[in-house]
Amino acid sequence: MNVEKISTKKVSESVAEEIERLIKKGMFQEGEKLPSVRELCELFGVGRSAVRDAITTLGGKGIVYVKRGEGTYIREFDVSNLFNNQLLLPSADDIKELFQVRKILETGIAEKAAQNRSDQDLFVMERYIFNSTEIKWESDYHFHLAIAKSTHNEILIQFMQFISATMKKAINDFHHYIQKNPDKVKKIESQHYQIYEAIKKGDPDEAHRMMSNHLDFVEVELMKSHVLLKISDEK
Amino acid sequence: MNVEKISTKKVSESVAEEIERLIKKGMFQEGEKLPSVRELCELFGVGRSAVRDAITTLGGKGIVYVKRGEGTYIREFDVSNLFNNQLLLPSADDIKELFQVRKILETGIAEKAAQNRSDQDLFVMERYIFNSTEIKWESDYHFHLAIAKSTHNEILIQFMQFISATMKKAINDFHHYIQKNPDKVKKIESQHYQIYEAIKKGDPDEAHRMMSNHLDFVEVELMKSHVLLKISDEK
DNA sequence: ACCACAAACTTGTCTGATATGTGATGTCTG
DNA sequence: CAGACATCACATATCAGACAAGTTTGTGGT
Repeated sequence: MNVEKISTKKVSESVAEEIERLIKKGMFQEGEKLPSVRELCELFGVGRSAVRDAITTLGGKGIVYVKRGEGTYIREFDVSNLFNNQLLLPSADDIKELFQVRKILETGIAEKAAQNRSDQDLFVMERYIFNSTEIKWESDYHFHLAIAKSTHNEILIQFMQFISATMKKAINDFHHYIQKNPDKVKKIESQHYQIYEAIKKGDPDEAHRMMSNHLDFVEVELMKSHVLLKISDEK
Repeated sequence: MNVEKISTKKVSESVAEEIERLIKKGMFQEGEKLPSVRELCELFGVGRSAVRDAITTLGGKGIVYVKRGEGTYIREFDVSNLFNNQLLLPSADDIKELFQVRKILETGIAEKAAQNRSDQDLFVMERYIFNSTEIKWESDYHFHLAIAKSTHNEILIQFMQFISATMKKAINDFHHYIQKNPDKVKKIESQHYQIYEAIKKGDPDEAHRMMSNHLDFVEVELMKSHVLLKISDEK
């Protein structure tokens, strides 16, 4: 049969691809205005809806942004837009993989932090280590984020935030489990302090080692807490 | 003054946020069908265009997908959708930051690969080490990707591909520069072989060290090639 | 029981009308 | 002449109606 799949393709999709192609080819300059919707209609020979759909899709992808009453502009390269925030929960296997990535990345971050940290960076870390008023796992998150920030590498920071956000939704129960065991909380706090000390000393290798210890411990506890099992049951 | 910024907010954006909220709250099940556009119109009390715009935006973000004549479905968590492919070139500073991330990540990948590689994984690596027919930098890309694949961690693989894709567009000239210097090509090839040997031996520390050496060398050459300067001039 | 056709959904596209935000232009006033 | 202000042109945003096209479902005839 000569049933063409192409015929099922939406016009707006073709338009979106064509616009992407033109941007990639440099036909439209970065930060510059795209032709108006009606001009694009003539150019492609389609209705307004199709063009608007295409532009809306590109807007969702973060490739362009629309200013009402003004026009459509091409969004420039933006490190804060590198990662997709997915709404749904990752599976237990995904969490495991994600934690592997986190171990690799965050040990490296600790290393870099030990080299690049400023005194202000240390000050921020101290705030979240010794803070007892805030909820514990909020402090935990802020402490790890403070380390990432002292690398002064925006992409690393974004990536840490992304991983935290993705995991946070899934391992909320884990923190409750941990906080019922005061000895484990104490252990984590001491690990945090060791990491902090290594970064303060400016010793990359030790910072790496301490962070590795810490994350290994957390990983084991994470498994023990049966959180991952619960998630996979729900699926 | 009580001038409300909200008034400038687009209706379709509000609808999109509301749908996101409902998905996040679990009101709509993963993989299940959303109410039809006309139902959502009644539900939110807005026109079809607004709802359609909202759905199209969510489609662009990869949160839902639409089957014509059937309905709108919620896309499930997908590791291949974690990273945004941006069309525009990163700046010189972005490239530097990106390379830092790559060093952290890929040394960790080499470590993991040394632990988890199967014999098939080694076989694939060999193919791209000793392949002399293919274009050099294509082999280079495939070799590094093969290492990532032998971690058997899908997120790591996706991340490597993402970094490669983002950098490839910007450092195309770099490969031309390298290939005009046969001694440097030889050096890179020998570094590749050392990485391969370490992974074959199953020695994570040596794999880490060899990969680190390799990337340090590449980084220096990258700076020397003035590619980064050229990019920043263009901006 | 099975097959074919039709009906009843769905989304996709086009079109026209109206609302609203933005920028430029011209006009009026001090 | 300069600055405040009204106006106009043009952009997108939204709505509504009509029709096209795909999918599912049911129905009725064989």
